[in-house]
Amino acid sequence: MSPASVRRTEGGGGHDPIAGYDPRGFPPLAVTVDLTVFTVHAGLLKVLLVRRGEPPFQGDWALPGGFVREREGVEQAARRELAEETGLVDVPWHLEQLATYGDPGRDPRMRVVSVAHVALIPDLPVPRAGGDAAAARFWPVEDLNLGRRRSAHTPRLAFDHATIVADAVERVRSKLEYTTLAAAFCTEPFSLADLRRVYLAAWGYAPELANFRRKVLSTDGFVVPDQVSEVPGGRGRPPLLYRRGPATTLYPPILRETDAPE
Amino acid sequence: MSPASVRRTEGGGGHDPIAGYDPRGFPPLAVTVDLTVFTVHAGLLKVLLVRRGEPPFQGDWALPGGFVREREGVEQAARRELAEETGLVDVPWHLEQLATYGDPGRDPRMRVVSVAHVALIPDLPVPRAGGDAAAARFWPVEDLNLGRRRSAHTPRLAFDHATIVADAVERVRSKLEYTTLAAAFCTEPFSLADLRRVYLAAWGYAPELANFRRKVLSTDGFVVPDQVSEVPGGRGRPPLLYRRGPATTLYPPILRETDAPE
DNA sequence: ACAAAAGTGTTTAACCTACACCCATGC
DNA sequence: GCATGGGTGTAGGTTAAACACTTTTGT
Repeated sequence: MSPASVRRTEGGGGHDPIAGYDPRGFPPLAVTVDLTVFTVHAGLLKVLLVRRGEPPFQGDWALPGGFVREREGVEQAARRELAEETGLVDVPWHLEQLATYGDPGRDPRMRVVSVAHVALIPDLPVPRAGGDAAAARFWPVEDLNLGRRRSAHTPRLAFDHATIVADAVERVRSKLEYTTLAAAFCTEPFSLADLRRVYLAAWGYAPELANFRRKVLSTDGFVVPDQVSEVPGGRGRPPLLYRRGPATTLYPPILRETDAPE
Repeated sequence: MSPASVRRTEGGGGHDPIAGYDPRGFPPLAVTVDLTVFTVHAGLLKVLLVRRGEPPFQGDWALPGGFVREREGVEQAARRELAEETGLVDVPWHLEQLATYGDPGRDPRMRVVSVAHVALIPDLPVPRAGGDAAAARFWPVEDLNLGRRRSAHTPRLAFDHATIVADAVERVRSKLEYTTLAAAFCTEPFSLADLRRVYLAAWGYAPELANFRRKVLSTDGFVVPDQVSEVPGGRGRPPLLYRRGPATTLYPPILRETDAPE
């Protein structure tokens, strides 16, 4: 292909620094945000999926998401969708961009470029998930058989959402290694054992206990001690409680074992 | 705002799992790829910029990039643009997605969502940069005064490209820490001193020599020894030469000093 | 001989691993 | 008492940081 030729043709250009362009004549194209909302519940890492009511992929499970509106930024759209889908407002969730998926044909209806995000929320009672509780649920990641063959009870994922979820899961697992993001899964206040159980859920095994505590407590700003307004509920020794600290990175990281479990 | 309402209105939906949609009636919107092409030349980390010939931002410097075509994936578009802009074909460059920038108003002409990429190329004589050699050049990153106030001779960057370049520079600097990507900047074969000079250029200082060598040589697959077809050119001891190995990650990383220079 | 560039050795301190042990509570 | 869940101490091995030193070439 003749390089730099197409960009120079009339009607081309655009963001291109050389030519101007004509807003008409663009093929219909949509930009959406997709959300991979993770939580840890009952000892399992789970992701929010919505059951599709119409074709294509009717009956399959998909990531929540929606269009980026005309006068709205991409990040803004993701925050709005997250609030809409979970019903949670003013909740301390973590949100970050994952990657953009734009292969032609990923949506059979039209060209859709989707900016996928990762959100982490604590294990709260979610008031409403997607407006239609029956059609939305948190699926344990291990039940999705990502990367393995689908079996009888594995939900089918719409579009390229299996790829997106797989990328998102890997992002979450690796971010637990070198950031303090595990605390984003905990409802405050939390014990160090709670925090450690996040790693157990996400990785399939937990870091060695004594070393884990030392690591967390010696990392300035990972957690901060909470008032020990202790309700002695359990039947073991009552734990010390903490809240999320201002730190974000963790160095040296808490490394996973190389042969990643699950 | 009534949650989950807009997505359900007729004509809405789309990627939305609930409603179908009508391809007409989408506001004109373009998806582009922007490229931050880095190289190390004369001991400096440099990024490829193109001088704009027309408004908006006429005369300012911008990242090379262009439209994603109708039947083309985002990654594919980035590869095509990279080949077009640099004139390099079948060159072992590294290309990865950086992030997507989609704030409304980032391009005054229309809504443009841009998927930014980072490319790393060795210090090769670039046959043609953007087709118009006069309008394209590699700028030393330190001359862009990113994050600092512009001074007299600082080039002005178009659109939000200062943000994108800053993010890209940070990505490159941090990836040198925990990946073997430094080798992507070297022309093969290269010496360990060459490789170390990449760190010097990118970080403003170089890792301690002895530890650096041990690190690189003890990391399986970072570099592989090359035939010592040695042309004794220099005036010191001739170096052993290497080529890029198959490894991609580096653990433990070669950490930067926290008070990042420049 | 000397400078320049490349490459090596050695000591020290940090810190992660592993594993054994102690504390507080409910039954 | 004892089971259960929390929390602590300590010995040992690995390895990265720092710095001094040796080798090979050109002039």
